[in-house]
Amino acid sequence: MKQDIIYIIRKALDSLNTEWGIALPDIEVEVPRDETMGDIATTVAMRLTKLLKKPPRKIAEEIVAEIAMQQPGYFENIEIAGPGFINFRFKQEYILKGLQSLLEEEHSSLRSDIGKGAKIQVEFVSANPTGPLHIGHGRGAAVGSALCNILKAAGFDVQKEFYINDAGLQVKLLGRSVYARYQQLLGNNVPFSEDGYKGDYVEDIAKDIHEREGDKYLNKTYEECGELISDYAYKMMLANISTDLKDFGVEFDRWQSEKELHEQGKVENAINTLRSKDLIYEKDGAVWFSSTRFEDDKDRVVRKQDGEYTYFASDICYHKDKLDRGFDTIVDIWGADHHGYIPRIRSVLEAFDLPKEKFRVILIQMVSLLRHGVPVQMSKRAGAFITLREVIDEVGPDITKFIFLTRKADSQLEFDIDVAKEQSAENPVFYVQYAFARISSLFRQAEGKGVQFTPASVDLSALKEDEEILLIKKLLLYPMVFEGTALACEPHRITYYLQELAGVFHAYYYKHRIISDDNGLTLARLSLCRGVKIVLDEGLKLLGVSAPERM
RNA sequence: GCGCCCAUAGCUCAAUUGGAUAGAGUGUCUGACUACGGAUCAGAAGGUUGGGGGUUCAACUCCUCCUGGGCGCGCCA
Repeated sequence: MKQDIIYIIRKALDSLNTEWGIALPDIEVEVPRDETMGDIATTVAMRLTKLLKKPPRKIAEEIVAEIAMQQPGYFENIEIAGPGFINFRFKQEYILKGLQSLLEEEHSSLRSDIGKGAKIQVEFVSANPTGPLHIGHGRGAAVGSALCNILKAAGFDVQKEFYINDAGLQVKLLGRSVYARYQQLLGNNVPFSEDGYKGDYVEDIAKDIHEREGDKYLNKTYEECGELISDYAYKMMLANISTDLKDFGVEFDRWQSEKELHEQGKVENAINTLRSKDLIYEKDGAVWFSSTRFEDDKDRVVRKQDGEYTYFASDICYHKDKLDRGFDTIVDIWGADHHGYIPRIRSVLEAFDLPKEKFRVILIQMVSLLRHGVPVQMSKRAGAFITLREVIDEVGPDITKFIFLTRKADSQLEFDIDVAKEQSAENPVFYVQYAFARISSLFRQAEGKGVQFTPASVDLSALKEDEEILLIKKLLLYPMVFEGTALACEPHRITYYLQELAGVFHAYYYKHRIISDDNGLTLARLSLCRGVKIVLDEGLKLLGVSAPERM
């Protein structure tokens, strides 16, 4: 639909431009806010005012006259409105043709090839393996996973990756905490460090170790067995994280260990590469990266006085590694509290010659959790937090994901567990799923009555009601919404669209009877329902939410 | 102190990346099938988009200042 319009306008402009002789701007089309204005509109006349030094309405007139001359035959009418909008209204045949091709090509007509097979890597969640995932990670997982589905459907070659921070102090701290609990378990009162992890899960790990290995570490100091315990503990946490994600419906293509990067000498290697570009220097006994040569406000230490690499050094290496693996676009999804980190990573990627626009950070804002309308205080260290696991078990993955995806990633979100749990109209998920289930039920009903339905061969011209035309137009809008979603990396747009589509469908269903004695009409209406079902299915799949035949 | 993000209907959030009369859900009020799933539908009320100034054909959107909130600012990760 969009392509047709742009093509027609382009043709008209090209023809007019033999007279104008200017550099034509991009043609932008949009759906008017108010349905009575038309089906699709362009603002191109207004964009030309400056270049042509003519009033926009006058330019619009010229364009419309030119289009009329070319007689594309798609339009019921074309109008100039407001300051210079050109509004197009489609003929019914054109709209029915759109529905027809949706029914014939089904899901493939809803995908796109704007990605052209470009290799894109999306890194998300990447939680420290020092504790279970909390609800904030869940939001990142939902957004990241949906985004990847969307990018795939848009023709990108996508890889989903989880980066494991298994090299640093935090893992040691986890080990120390588990060690202390293990000793306490066996009656040996080892003091628990102030900054240790205090959650119950730490005790669980200690118990688990005791079950498997017995009293083996009882008389050992932390120095003697700390590494073994740390190792065991974080691996257990990692398995736990992986299971939680799987049960949430999120899977990764690849898990990258930070420790491994060190062991393979890649960290040192990456720093050396920077050094060869003259971006590394020594000062005060430490080694620095000149990130201020790019857009950072201070240079950053990559190797400390004590000779250890910093976390940032691993991250330099990790991002270089991504590039070495041949990705031409890199998307990092981080918690919003890491936003201060953007300039330095941007600097790193620029240092490795990645063009600015090929690196993208999506920040996931905080989730404030409510129970009975009261905020729940979260603190990972203190062990007081609601885990993703609890939410999955209590609320369910579909609802949780959908709620996470009804907000822009970058804005804070309130998540009330009790409201989410209610299987009521409060829950927009059900509204969409219900539309799907309702249509499924219609087909069961029709089958029961012996209706023979083969979607591709139905005469659609019986679809004449206002609600029917409106519904088809909504369906045909999907590709535009989808493309915008992929380009902006904003999954929530799909969520909104699905709610609107479900709304238009429910209204239609309520007003008109689908299955009747008129066989031709029944078939046409079932075809329309089939179209709605396909689009709902596609959209829900992208979000990672199930589309149930019955509820 | 410096930097980044947010402020939209009573509440939770959108607004096609600068477009037309700022929209949904929820809550409040009023209504709707002896038919295909009432987890539904129709309608009403609800706004100086935190405030001032600026940029232009056009500003919720961009610039600037102010107010109020969140988060960063380590040779931690």
